[in-house]
Amino acid sequence: MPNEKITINDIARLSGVSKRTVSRVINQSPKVGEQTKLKVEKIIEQYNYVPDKQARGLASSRSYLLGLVYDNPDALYIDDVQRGVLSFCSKKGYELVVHPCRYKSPDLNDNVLDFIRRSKLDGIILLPPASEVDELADVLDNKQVPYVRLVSGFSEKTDDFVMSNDRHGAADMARFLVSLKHQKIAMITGPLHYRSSKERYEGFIHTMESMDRPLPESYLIEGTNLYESGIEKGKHLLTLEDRPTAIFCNNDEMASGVLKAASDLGIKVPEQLSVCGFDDNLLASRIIPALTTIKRPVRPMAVYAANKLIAKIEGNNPQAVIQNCTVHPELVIRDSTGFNDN
Amino acid sequence: MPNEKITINDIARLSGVSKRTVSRVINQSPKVGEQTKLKVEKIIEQYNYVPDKQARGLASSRSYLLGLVYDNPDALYIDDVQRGVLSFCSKKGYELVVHPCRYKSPDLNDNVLDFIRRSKLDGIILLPPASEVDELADVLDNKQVPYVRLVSGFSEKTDDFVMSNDRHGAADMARFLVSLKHQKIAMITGPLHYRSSKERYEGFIHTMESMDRPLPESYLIEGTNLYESGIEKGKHLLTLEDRPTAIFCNNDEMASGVLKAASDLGIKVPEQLSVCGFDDNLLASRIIPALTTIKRPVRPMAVYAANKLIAKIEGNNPQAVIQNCTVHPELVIRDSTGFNDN
DNA sequence: ATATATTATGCCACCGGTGGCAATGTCAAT
DNA sequence: ATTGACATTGCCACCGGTGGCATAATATAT
Repeated sequence: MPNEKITINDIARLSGVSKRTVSRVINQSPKVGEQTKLKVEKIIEQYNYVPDKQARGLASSRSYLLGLVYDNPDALYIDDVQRGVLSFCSKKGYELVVHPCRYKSPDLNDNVLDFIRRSKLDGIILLPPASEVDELADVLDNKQVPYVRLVSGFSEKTDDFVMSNDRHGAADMARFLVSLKHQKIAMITGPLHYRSSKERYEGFIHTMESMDRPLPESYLIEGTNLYESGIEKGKHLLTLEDRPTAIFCNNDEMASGVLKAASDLGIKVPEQLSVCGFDDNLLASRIIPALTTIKRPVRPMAVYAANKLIAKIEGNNPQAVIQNCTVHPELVIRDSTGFNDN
Repeated sequence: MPNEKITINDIARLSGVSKRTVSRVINQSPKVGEQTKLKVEKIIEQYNYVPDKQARGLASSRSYLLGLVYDNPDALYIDDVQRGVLSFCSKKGYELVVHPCRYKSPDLNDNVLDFIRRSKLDGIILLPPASEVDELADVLDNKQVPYVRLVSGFSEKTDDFVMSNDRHGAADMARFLVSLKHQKIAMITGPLHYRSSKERYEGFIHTMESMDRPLPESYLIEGTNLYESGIEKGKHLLTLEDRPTAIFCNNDEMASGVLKAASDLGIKVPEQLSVCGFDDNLLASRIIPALTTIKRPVRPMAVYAANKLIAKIEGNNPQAVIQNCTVHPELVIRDSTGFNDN
């Protein structure tokens, strides 16, 4: 299996055509005779030829590199994202370059632009919360950089987004807790300037309201999405005179914190308290009691994102770009929630 | 701040020298007059010029891309690795391309080689367990691909490895458990064909032996490193007639499983049973009771790896390459271990 | 048969750098 | 003044592809 440095020139010579024609075959240009095409493809196959990305990039100002921009408070899912994205894009001949960042940094925009410029990325995928920064998206639009944003909630501009309907998920959780006969239900939200937090919050309280169970103000607290915040806010809620029997947290991290707070206070879960989260990250299934939560289908979102981004980059197949990519989180019932028998 | 498509030609023209000289300045060639160098650097700075990676790569067969090859049963730490690697390599003008793989796959070697070839990577970083496959390393040697392996244990070939002295860590744990007066100590090892598992296993039992506390055979079990295995082996150990009062697990995943098993059996941790793990991944601090474990300094290892790899690639500064990169895991005491007062 | 599209292919410059070598300049030694 | 050694700099080909246009081959119309 010879594979040392075969170039387009070799293929051209071996198949008796010009390199330009080989180039056309590689790029699936329609203007190549069927015969020629087959002949060249055979030689390419036979010599296991792979066109040089750098040369291709230099000539066509494409790099065949995609960027993944993330600032993940929740490190648990980026592996999932990476695998999902790669499962699609490596088939298409793209590689994935990662770029952790600090989304709160004032020079986020420049930082990301510089990243793109340095490697001449063909496009990027933005993960939350960086994906929620509209200003960054504007800058990218302005520079004509193709991108896809993974976000919670809904947007009209469906061709820039892969969306997760967190509102539905939170609504499901509300109904579930009510079905368990809980009367005193609290929620610890995430920072409400995050889109995902807002969606979950609204989905939850609106559904509660629609069931005539509005949350009292004292049962509604804004947390930071971090474990420590879960402990703190959990402790607060659980030491109220009239403490809730169920607490819904904006994510699994905080739910773990609440579990910790309950444990410290000697409150038994799920007997005396139901706790639930959102995301279904690894933690949720490992912690004791295992968390009832809402599973965000990360892998499918990542695949969609890759699909969409490449479609945008390659500009053909407008159908693929337009299609609405929305995934639906679903309730996962484990051991941290139970029937309220007060 | 002009930044559109400035090329080496522009810089050459603007600074009144030939592009070859600019190229020399970029590459820090010593054969440039001090004056010229300063002049050119000033212009480069002023126009915010960044050389084109693809063109550079095409001409010099370098890509300025590093690969990260991993097959992570423990997804929790790859974010740490990525950040660590990038913190060093982006300063040096390299980007990081990720490549999850299945290390057990029969075509691992070809898969990785193909990855390298497709993107003309300058070098790769191998994470365990893929890093433990000597055959893969041989293939890479053979193809002259620079690489660095993150492994547990010690190797003479220090210039290919960044090492974690897991043996020491396990020994520390053995001493710690004995200091808590435990008499009946068990261990659930990882698959012993993994280097890391073997190191931890040996470090632990040798230390126990050296304290005249050899582990009875029934207290020594090989697990798979997975959560489920922790549950299964934990259940087994805890239902022995003479059950252990402390269980050391090869990793935090399995320790979580043991915690689960104990919980299911109504055994209180740490009152009736001490459980400890290895790694100190996110799980360890979140689970209740929080796990006593051995912290593997992932971030520093990743930085070392990037450092070493780039030194190898650039071939200069042989000092940097030779230096021995060994990190030392350390004991983190949390709530899952306690004094044995039988 | 001839003019006219239409399709298929080839030629050559060019993308933005680097390698090798020649050319130029400087300075000490003869 | 001449020569040689060494430090600087420039010239040009080349890396492996693609773009644009010219050309050749084939099909269609007149």
